[in-house]
Amino acid sequence: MASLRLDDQLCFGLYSASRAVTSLYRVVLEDLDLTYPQYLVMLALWEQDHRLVKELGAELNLDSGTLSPLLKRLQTAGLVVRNRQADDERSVRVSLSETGQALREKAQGIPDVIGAAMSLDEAGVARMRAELDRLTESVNAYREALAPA
Amino acid sequence: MASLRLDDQLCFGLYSASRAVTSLYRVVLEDLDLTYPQYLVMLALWEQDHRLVKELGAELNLDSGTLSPLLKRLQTAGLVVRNRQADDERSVRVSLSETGQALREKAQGIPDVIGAAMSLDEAGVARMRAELDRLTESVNAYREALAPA
DNA sequence: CTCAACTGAGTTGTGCACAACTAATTTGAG
DNA sequence: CTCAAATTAGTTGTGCACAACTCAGTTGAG
Repeated sequence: MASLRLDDQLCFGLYSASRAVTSLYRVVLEDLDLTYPQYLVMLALWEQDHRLVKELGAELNLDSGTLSPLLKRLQTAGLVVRNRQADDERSVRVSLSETGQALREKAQGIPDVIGAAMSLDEAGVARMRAELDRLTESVNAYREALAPA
Repeated sequence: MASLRLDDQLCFGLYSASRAVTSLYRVVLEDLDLTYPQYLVMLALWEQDHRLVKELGAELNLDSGTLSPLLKRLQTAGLVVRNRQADDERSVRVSLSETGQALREKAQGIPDVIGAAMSLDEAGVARMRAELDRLTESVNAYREALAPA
């Protein structure tokens, strides 16, 4: 029987670590005028441009309730444009503007800054990443079983 | 030079894992009518009752901007009461109501459910918790250096 | 003793995260 | 061919998380 002590709980460690990292990103991203979730969307688009909202949602595990207003803000900031698909009027394709593409240069150094802050070597990052991915999958499977979508 | 690829980044793994766990808590806490941050406050109070808002904030790393409305909701739900300190009128002490104390019984099983969902043994939990704590400390120290509070 | 600086809680405003919903469009079973 | 079901974005409402602020109360340098 696990205890109810805050210190014992992995979830609180996860919650704290996630907030700490986000708060570091806040400082680092100030220069680019991006929030962390906005940065994630830009990363996805820098990797592959011209994506459907649905595809971005699948990659980042975010629904339209989160993405729609976020993308609207990115468009207002002049970083992306949105176009309804001609062949399927339900879909919206998100593309980088020139400003959005150019911003990639300013972002080049960010991963190294974050890496340095974590003081983990490449192997440590890979191992932790693998453990977190396993954890995420396991927890999501359990939740699906408890409360089917 | 680290890449800008989303898949490579530990931070995204952390972000995903944290959201997965929170979403499991959402299901598990439905019964208690608590959100995850509210549950954290209740955990802190079950461990030690009659705490100042300032103390809760220090333990959970939350400021009054987050805690004040959260505590107001817990009070509205009848789980806690708030009293200005007589000896220092700036401070507010948060105490469990009888309902709030009783709720602890309903929460007893939660850590085991979460533990099961993570499919980690006790040693695995302890190790990961230690790594996350180290990561949090390292990242926070780095951020402090970049942007002094 | 005084008052400027500090402290603790609360408020306001912004942006996620997510549930629940709407609206428009597409698809496919019959 | 038709229309009910499914799909895709978007909207609305709630609750964090946090910056920036207010305000009352306390403290301590001079």
